[in-house]
Amino acid sequence: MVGIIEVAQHAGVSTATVSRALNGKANVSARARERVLLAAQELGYVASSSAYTLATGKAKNIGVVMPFVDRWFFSTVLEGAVNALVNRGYDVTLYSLSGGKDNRSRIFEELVLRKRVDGVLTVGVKLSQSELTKLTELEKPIIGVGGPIPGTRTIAIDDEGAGRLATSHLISLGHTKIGMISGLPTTEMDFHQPYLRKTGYREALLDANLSFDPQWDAQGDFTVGGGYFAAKQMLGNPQNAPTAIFCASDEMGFGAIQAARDLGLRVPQDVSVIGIDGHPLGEFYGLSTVNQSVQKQGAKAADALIDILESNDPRDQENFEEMTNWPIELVVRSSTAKRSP
Amino acid sequence: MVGIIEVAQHAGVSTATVSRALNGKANVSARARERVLLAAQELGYVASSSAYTLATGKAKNIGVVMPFVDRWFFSTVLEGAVNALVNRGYDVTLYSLSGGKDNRSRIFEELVLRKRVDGVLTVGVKLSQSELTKLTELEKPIIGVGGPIPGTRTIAIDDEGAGRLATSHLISLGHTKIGMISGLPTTEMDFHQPYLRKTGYREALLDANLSFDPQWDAQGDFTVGGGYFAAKQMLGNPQNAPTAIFCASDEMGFGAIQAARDLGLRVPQDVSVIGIDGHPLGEFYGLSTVNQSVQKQGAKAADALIDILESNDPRDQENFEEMTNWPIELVVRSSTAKRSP
DNA sequence: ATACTGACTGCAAGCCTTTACAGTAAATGA
DNA sequence: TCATTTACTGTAAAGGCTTGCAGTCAGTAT
Repeated sequence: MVGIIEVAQHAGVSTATVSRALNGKANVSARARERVLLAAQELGYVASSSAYTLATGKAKNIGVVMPFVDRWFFSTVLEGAVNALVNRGYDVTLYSLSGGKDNRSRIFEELVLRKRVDGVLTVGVKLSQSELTKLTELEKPIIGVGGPIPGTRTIAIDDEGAGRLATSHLISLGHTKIGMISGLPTTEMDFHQPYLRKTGYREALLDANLSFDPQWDAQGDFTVGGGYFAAKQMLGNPQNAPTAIFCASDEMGFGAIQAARDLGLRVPQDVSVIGIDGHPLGEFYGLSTVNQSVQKQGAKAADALIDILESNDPRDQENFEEMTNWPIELVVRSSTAKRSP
Repeated sequence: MVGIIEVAQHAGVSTATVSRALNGKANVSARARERVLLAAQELGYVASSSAYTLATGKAKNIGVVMPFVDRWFFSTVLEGAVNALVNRGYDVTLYSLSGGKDNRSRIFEELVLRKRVDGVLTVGVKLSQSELTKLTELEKPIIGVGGPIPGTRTIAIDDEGAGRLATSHLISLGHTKIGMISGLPTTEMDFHQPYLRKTGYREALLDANLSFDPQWDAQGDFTVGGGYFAAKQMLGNPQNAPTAIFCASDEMGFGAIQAARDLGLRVPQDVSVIGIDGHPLGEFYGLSTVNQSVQKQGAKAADALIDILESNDPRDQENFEEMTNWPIELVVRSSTAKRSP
C-alpha cells in the first residue's frame, strides 16, 4: 500500500512537504505543490485516516445515534445529515440503539472513549443521566435533533406549538368534537414530543372553550397500524365519535384515514384528519399536516455541528443560535374540511 | 485523556501487559489480568481506535454503501446490518450516494483509500467499471445485498423466481389478464431487480399460455405514488383492464390498491394485487406478497462479511456459500382472490 | 544440585502521519 | 555589498497502541 514516503520520493520532496501540499497549508511553492499533487494522483495516494487522526487528534467523523434507523423520521434525518456531512468532508458512523440494552451501553462506552468521532448527533433519543454524563465529559460537541438533550443544543420544532397549530386548524373549520391520537414512545425514544404535542392540543381546545373527552385521547405508537386501530376504536362508537382527529404523526394519520374509510366514513366529509411531519406520502393520501421538513433538520444539525467543530473562535460556540423553534408550516390538503352541518 | 500508560501504572504492570490483558491474549497471569481489568474499569479506559488501527491494521469498521437511506428497503437492510455488526464489535460508516455525482466519486476515492474500513457492504448499488475496480483493488472483502456485484459475493433473492412465484399465484387463481407494474430504477441503483422480476413475470405468463399485453406493462418508480398512477392508468380503461396486477415492490402495491379503490374497484373482488418485499405495512393493507425478509438479509450480509474477515483459514473465503438464492415465501393475504366469473 | 522447561513480563521498535523547529536560499533594504 | 527578511524545505519528534524478542523466575526432570 502506497504511503506518504513513496509520494515524497516520486515528487522529489520530503514527506513534510507532501503533507503540507496535500492539506493545503501555506509555505509550499507552487512548483512543489504541483509535483506533489501529480505524484499523489498518479500513485492513487490518500492519507491513512488512522495515522491522520493519531497525529492531529481529528477524526473527520461524526457519530450519529438513533433509536432505530428503519423508521421514516429517523432515516430521513439520517439522509439529510449524511449528505450534509459528506459535503463537509466528514464521514458518519452510525449507532442504532435498537439492538437491545447490551448494545446500547456498549455503544455509549465505546463511542465516547474510543475517540472515533469528533462530535455526536443524537436523533430523538432519550438519554439516561449516566449516558448524558458520559457524553458531556467527552467535551466534544453534541447536537440533538427532535429530542431535547438537556444542556445541549437541539434542533426541534416547537412541539407544543405544532399541536396547537394542527388543532386550531380543525377548530377553525368548525369542529368541536376533536380527538387526538398520540402515543407512548418506545423506551429508547425521547418522550417529550408526544407529551408536548398533546399539551398543545389541549391548550387549543381550552382556548376555544372546548371540552376534552378522555375517550378521544388514544394511543397509537407512531405507526400506521397504531393509528389505524386507535382511530377505528375512536370512530367506531357512533354516539360519541369525534368529527376530526389530530394525529401526532403523519403515519398515524394514514392509518386513521384508512380506518375511517373501512368504517364507511368519508374523509373529509364525515371526519377530518390532520397529522404532523410532512411525510412524502402525505401528498399521496391528501393528508393535511404540519410540515417540519425533517430532512433539512438533519442537514442543519450536521452543518451546525461542523460549524462548531471548525470555528476557531470559541465565542461562536457560545453565541450559537438556539434552534429549538425550527419553522413549521400548516399544509392543508384534502383530509380536512369544514364540519358538515 | 487517560491512556494505556496510566492504566499500566495504576495496575503496576507494563503497557504490554495491559494491552495483552485487554485484548484477551494468552500469556497473562490471572493476577495481572485482573488488576489490569480493574484499573481500566476505574480509569474508564478504552484504547484509542486510531492508535489501535494504526498498530494492527484493523479498523473494526465496515463501510456500508447505499443509493439512499430514506427508503424502506435500504433503511431496513441497514437496520439489520448495523445491529449485526455492533454485536460483532464492529462500527459502521455509512455512505449514501444520494448526494450527487461529486459526492459519489469522492466517496469511492476516499472509502477505498483512506483505509477507514475493513470491508464493504453495498446495498442495491450499481457500480461503474471504475468504481468496481477501485473497490476490488482494495483487496478487502465486499458483500453486496440486492444488487449483484460482479465478481463478488452477493446476498439476493432469485428475482426472476420471485416474479414467477407472484405471477403464478395470480394465474392459479384463474386470472388471465395480468398486468405488471415495474419500474426503472434511479441511475444510482442497480438495474437488475426490476428487469429480472419482469422476466419472471413473462415466463410465468408464457408457461400458462397467456399473452402479454404491452398496455399492462407499466412503470412505477418503486414508490407508492408511482404504483398509484401506473395502476390508475392501467385500470382506468374498462375495455382493457387487467383483473390482477403484479407489482415489483410492496410499496407500489399499496399505491395500486389505493388506485383501485379510488376508481371504485374492490380489492380483491374486482382486481387482485400482489407485491414483492414483505413490507411491514403489507399486513395492514392486506397485501399479498412475496416475502424476502429484508432485515435478515442485512444481518446475514454483515455476519458473512465478518466471518470472512475473521476467518484465518483462507479456504473459508473460497468455500463461502453463494447466497444468491435467499429464501422467499409467498404470503397470501386479502388482496388476491379468485377471478370473479 | 543442575540443566531445562514453560509461563510470564517488559523493552522498544514499528504503524503512518503531522508539525515544531531549524536550516537554506533567494529577495529585499540600506 | 552586506545584513536582514521572507519563503520554502527537511529533519525528527510525537501521537497511542501492539507485538516480536529477550529476559526472569519458579517449577520439573535428571
